[in-house]
Amino acid sequence: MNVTIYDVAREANVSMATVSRVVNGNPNVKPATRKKVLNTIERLGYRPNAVARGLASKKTTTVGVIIPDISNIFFSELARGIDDIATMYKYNIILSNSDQNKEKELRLINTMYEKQVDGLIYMGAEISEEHVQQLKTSPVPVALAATIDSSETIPSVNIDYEQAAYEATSILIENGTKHPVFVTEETNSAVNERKYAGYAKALKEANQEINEDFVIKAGLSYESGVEAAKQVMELKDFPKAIFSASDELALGVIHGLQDNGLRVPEDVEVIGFDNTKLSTMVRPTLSTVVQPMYDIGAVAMRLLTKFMNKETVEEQNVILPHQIMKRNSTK
Amino acid sequence: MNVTIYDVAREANVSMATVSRVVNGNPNVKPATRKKVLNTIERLGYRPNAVARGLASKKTTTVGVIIPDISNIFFSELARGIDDIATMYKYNIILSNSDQNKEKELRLINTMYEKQVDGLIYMGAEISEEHVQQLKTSPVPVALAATIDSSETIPSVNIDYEQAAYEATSILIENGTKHPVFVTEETNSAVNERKYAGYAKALKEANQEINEDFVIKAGLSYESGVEAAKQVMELKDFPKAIFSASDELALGVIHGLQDNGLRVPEDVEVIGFDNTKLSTMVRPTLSTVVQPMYDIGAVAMRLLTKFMNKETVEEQNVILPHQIMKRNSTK
DNA sequence: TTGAAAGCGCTAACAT
DNA sequence: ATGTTAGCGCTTTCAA
Repeated sequence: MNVTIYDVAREANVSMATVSRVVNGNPNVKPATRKKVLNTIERLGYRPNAVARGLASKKTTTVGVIIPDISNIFFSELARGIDDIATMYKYNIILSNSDQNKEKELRLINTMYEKQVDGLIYMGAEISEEHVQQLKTSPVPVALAATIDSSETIPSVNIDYEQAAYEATSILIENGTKHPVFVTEETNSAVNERKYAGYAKALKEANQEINEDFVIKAGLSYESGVEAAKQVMELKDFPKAIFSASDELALGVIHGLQDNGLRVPEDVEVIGFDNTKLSTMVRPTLSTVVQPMYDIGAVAMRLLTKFMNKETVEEQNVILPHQIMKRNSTK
Repeated sequence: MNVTIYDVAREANVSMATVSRVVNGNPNVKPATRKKVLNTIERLGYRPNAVARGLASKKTTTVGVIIPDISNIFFSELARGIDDIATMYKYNIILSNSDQNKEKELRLINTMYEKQVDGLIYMGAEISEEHVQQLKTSPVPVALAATIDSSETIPSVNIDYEQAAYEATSILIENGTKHPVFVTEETNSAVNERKYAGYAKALKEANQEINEDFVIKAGLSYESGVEAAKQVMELKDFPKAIFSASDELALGVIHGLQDNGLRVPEDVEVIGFDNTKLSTMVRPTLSTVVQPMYDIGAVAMRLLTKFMNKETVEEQNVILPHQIMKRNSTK
């Protein structure tokens, strides 16, 4: 049997309430009593039971985090931002991988509710009607991180993907390629749509009619980037510039190109998206769109704390600034 | 107010005990009753409260995971293995970053106990006496993943670091470098000691007296690898082969070398450690020691489930096989 | 097969 | 400043 608050109360000759007050830092305790209680807590090795506290107080100081894949460098960076701010506000995180599998996502959300998390941070590609439904009827606050719900009805933190993609594509065009290739993830997400929209916008502005052959759907991984490079090379009259929807894909593209004797950026320019650690860990270093993953996670968590504290929030859909980082994969 | 088991019982005209039985899949319920209960659960939208269940049953189906840094590609891979097996056994994970900060680690362990986790997976570099003490007096089972406690008193999952380092170094020696350089992380961990021991063993076997100038202490990051490369180049009469204690460091070393006009592996051979995703995402691809991070996490979690189920475990300190993957950074 | 009832360890009024 | 007490929502004997 473990030491309970009741044991401490008995040993210290006070009531449970007083022990509770001491443990929770309630100022309404005479210093002498506090000391006495603290001593017997120490002596008995008492450790508060957070589960019992959670049941009684209806607060678990725990937030759920649903993430596509923690082993993905993009998401793990987000997770770090989330956990750091959570820690700062005395919350712990229950982390679960969804693999962007709809059933699993829905199940996970429900599990989080069962576990009585005080709030939920959700990351995922496709936000279906069912997702929105389950998230909107949540018993606790929810915030989306680096994921867009087109209904704009759930609080979220993102960057302006369209504008970012537009800028990245424009740079390529300014550098002399009329119609760059766009290598994108095949996932059917709102984020991807916006990146595409930005790409298309840049082309339109340059009076280029969009050629869908130049839009290459790839997987999420480095390997699919390598594959994509091959496809690009088979394009007749293929362009000398490629905009990739992620850094990992961009690296695959670059290496696929290099492995076939092409030089980057001399023969082909490549620009990525995200600015993961990877982008400086390769040669040539990768020019890319800076998406502040850590900050997105941190801000999403901060936003969530505001909701959990019932503070008023001015803007539910936060857009963080992005920028373009020119390194050596572009001229 | 939320729907409770009591509400369901009342609406279904059964006792709470029966509802509980249905929810928990207890077979001692007449099919008709079960159906009736299931219907009203559906109708009322009842969702079991895991916190109340945890208090009553003394099981939370949650395990704590203390990890140095989830944004590190090595640890995030471990975490993925942990979560996958946890999910398989119906556990959730409370994940916390320790930054290998001793105070934080100790505090985190305590927090996990307070949260009444059913078990704990711990990762960290230095396992001090205090760590061992706190972990050994744990109210729940503990397993170490990719971390060594020299007292060998806590269950753990690792590879044979010494043997692995020995093999890696030997390859370099066989390739013609009498006394390779060892670039290691300065962290004072048992794992590092064993890598060093393996390196030293290989040298000794080649009748090389160890030259401590050739053992370079670096940080954990890619950047410190780049720095290390500079130091290596300043070594008079510097060797043509480098064994690096991690892949990330190895990449830094390679690029540091390349940025100074040296070719890998023609001028200098480099072998890494871990076989993170990074190792195939660079050119030249990295030769390295394969450490099965995902499996270490998965096996550690599996081991933990055995302890949590009070199954007997034959071997508490699991050593997983490693291998050497020769790619293009060595000859 | 089902129900009654006693906790699990704590918080939060409410009293004093 | 401190104590009393009624829950929080569920599981788990023990009986029937």
